[in-house]
Amino acid sequence: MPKDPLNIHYVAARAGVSAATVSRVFNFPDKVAPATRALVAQAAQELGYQPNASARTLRTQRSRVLGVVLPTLLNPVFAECLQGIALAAAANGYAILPVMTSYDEEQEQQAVAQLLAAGVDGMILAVSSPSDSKALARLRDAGMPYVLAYNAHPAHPCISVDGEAAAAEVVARLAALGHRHIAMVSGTLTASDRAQQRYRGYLRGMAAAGLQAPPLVEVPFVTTAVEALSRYLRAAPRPTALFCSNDLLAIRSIRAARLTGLAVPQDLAVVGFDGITIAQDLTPSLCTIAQPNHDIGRHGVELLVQAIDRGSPPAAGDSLYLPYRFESGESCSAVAEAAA
Amino acid sequence: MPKDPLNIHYVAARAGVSAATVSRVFNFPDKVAPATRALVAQAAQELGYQPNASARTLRTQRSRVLGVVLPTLLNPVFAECLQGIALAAAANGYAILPVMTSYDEEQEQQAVAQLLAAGVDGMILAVSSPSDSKALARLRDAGMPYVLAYNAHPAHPCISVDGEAAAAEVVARLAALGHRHIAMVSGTLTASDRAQQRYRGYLRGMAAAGLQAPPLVEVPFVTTAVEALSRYLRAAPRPTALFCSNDLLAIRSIRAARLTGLAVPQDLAVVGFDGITIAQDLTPSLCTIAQPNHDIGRHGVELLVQAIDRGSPPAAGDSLYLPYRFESGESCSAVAEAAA
DNA sequence: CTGTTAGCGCCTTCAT
DNA sequence: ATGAAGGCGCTAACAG
Repeated sequence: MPKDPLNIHYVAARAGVSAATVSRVFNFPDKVAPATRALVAQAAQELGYQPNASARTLRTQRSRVLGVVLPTLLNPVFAECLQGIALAAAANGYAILPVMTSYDEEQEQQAVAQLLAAGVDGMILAVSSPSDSKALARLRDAGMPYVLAYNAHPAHPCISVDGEAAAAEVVARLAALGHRHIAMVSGTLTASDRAQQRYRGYLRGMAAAGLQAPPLVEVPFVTTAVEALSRYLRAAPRPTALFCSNDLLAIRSIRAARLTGLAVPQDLAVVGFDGITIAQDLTPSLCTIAQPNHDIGRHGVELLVQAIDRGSPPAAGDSLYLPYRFESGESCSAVAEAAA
Repeated sequence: MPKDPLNIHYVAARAGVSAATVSRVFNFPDKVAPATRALVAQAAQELGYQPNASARTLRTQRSRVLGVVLPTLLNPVFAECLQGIALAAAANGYAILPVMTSYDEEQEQQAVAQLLAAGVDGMILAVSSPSDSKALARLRDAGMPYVLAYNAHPAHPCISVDGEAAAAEVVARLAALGHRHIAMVSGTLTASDRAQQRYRGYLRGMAAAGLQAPPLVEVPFVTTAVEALSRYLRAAPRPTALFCSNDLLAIRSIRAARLTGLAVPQDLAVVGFDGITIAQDLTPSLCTIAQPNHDIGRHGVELLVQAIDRGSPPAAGDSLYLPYRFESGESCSAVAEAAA
C-alpha cells in the first residue's frame, strides 16, 4: 500500500536524490545521468508514482487538455468527429474536455467560459454562427488557440468541407438525373451555419441548372420531423427529389415518404449530407455527401497542437477544406418517366 | 484589456479586501457580509475573473472532473450515454474526461491509469469483462469511486438494465408470434459483457419456449458484417427470426436480408437491442429492446456525485437496474403461414 | 466578519 | 550533473 503523500519528494527520498532530479527524469530525461535516471525510474515504478497533473499545470501554465464544444452527440456526425478528436488527442498526449451546447448560442458562451476557467490549452468548436459569435470573440481576446469544425468563415481557422460546393454538386447531379422539382429540407436555418452553407449551394445549383427553387422546407423540431415531412409530401405540388441538409433529416424523409405511400427512390429521390457511418447500411442505402468526420476531428487536433507548440494561435489562413465525396446510394435515382 | 496576472489577489486589491475574502465569496458566499460580497462580485465581474481550476484542485484535492471510459462513440448507444453523462455532469458542476478503448482490455487499463494520474474525482466505465478486469482492480485498490455502465456484475456498482431478462423476453415474444427457428447474432462474444448477458437470456428463453437453439452467429468485424450475414442467410437451414445483440447488427442484418432477397419481416423477423434513437425512424422501424441510454449516463453521474459528496465510493449494493422496454417495430411480425 | 499565514506538488532559475 | 529555494493560485486554519 503506497503512503498517502505519493509526491515527488517521496520518490526522491527513495531514490536517494533531490526532488529536482526526479522532476528532470520525467521532463528532460537527457539532462540526467543514465545511472541516476534508472534509479529514479525504478523508484517511481515501484511506488506507482505519476506526476500530479494539477500541480504541473499550475506551475507550467499548460494543462495538456483540449476543450471541445459541440452541439450534441445525438447526431452521429458529431459523435464520429469527437471520436476522431479523442483518438488524435490521445495520440498527441492531450486529454479532452467536451461540452455540449444544444445549438444554443447562450450555451456556447457558457461552455467557452467554463473551458477558459478550466485552463485548457486550446479549443475545437462547432458553433451556430461564427460571424457574430460572442464566444469566439472572447476566445480571440483571451488569445486562446482555437479551431472551428464544420463551420466555414474567412475570419476564423476552420476545418471543414466546402459545403456550398457540395450542395451545388448534389443539385447538379439530381438535375442530370432528370429531376426538375428539387426541394431542400433543413432544420432551423438560423441555428446552423452548416445548413446555411448548404442552402446557398442549393440555390446556386438550382440557378446553374436553370431551375426554380421552391421555398425551403424548414423542420424546426427533430422529434416531429417525420410528421411534418409527411404533411409536406402529401400536399401538392410534390417534388421528385429532396435534398436534406443532413443525414438524420434524410432518414426521416425516407420514412415520411414511405408512410405517405411513396417509393424511394422511384417516386421520390432523397439525398442527405454528412456521411454518417450507419447511412450506408440502411435499406435503401443513403445517397449523401460523405464528409471525413473522423479526419475533421483529427486535423483540428493536429492544427491546435502545432499552434500550441509554436506558441501562436491558429489563424484564419490555416483553415483546411477537406475533400468530400458524393456517395451514390440507393435512395437516389433518375426521375421516373411519368413524372419527368 | 485585463492585466496578465488575473488572480485572486488582483481581484482582492481592486475590491479593497484580502484574497481570503474573495475566495470565500466564491466558495462560501454566506460567510461574507452582503455588502462585501457585492463589492467583490462587482470587481470579479468587471475583471472577468474566474478561479483557476488547477490551483483549486491542487489545494483541495478535488478536481470536479469525472473520467469516462467507453468502447467507442461510433456506436450510438455510447454516444447517447455520453450525452447523458455530459449533461448530468454539467448540471452537477462537474466536467468530464472521456477516453475510448475500442473494446480492448489493454486500452481499458491505460485509460484508467491516465485518468488516475489526471486526478479525476470518480469514473464511469463500460468495460469488456468486469469479472477479471485489471483496470477495475486498480480502481478499487486506489479507492477511486467508480460506476460501471451497461455492465452487470454482483461485485461492482452497475447502472444497467437486466439484459438477460430482456433477451429472454424477446425470445418469448418471438415464440408467441409462432417463430420456432430463432437464431442469435452477435459480435465477438468475449469482447462484450453485454453480448454475453444477452446470449444467456437468449438461451434461457429458448429453453423456456421448448425450442432448440441453433449455434450463435458470431460476426467478428463490423465492417464485414453485412457480407457475413448475407452468406449466413443464403445457407440452409435459414431461421425465421433473428435476435441481434445490438441495433447496429440488426440494421446490418436487415440489409443482408434484403440483399439476399428476403423481405423483412415477412421472410425474416429481426429484433435488435439498445434502442438507439435513430432506430425508430428507419423503414422498417426497428423492433428492439429500448434502453434508457441517456438515463444510464445520468444515473451513473448522480451515483458518483453522491458518493463523492459523502466521501465513500459507490458499492455493489448501489447498483441500479433501470427498466427496459420491448419496442415493437415493423422489423418483426408473426411467422408467415408457409414457414410455420 | 475579515485578514494573516502556510502549504497543496511541481518546475525552474541559480548555484555548486 | 545535481541540489536548494521560491512561487504558480488557491483555500483552510487560526487569529483578531
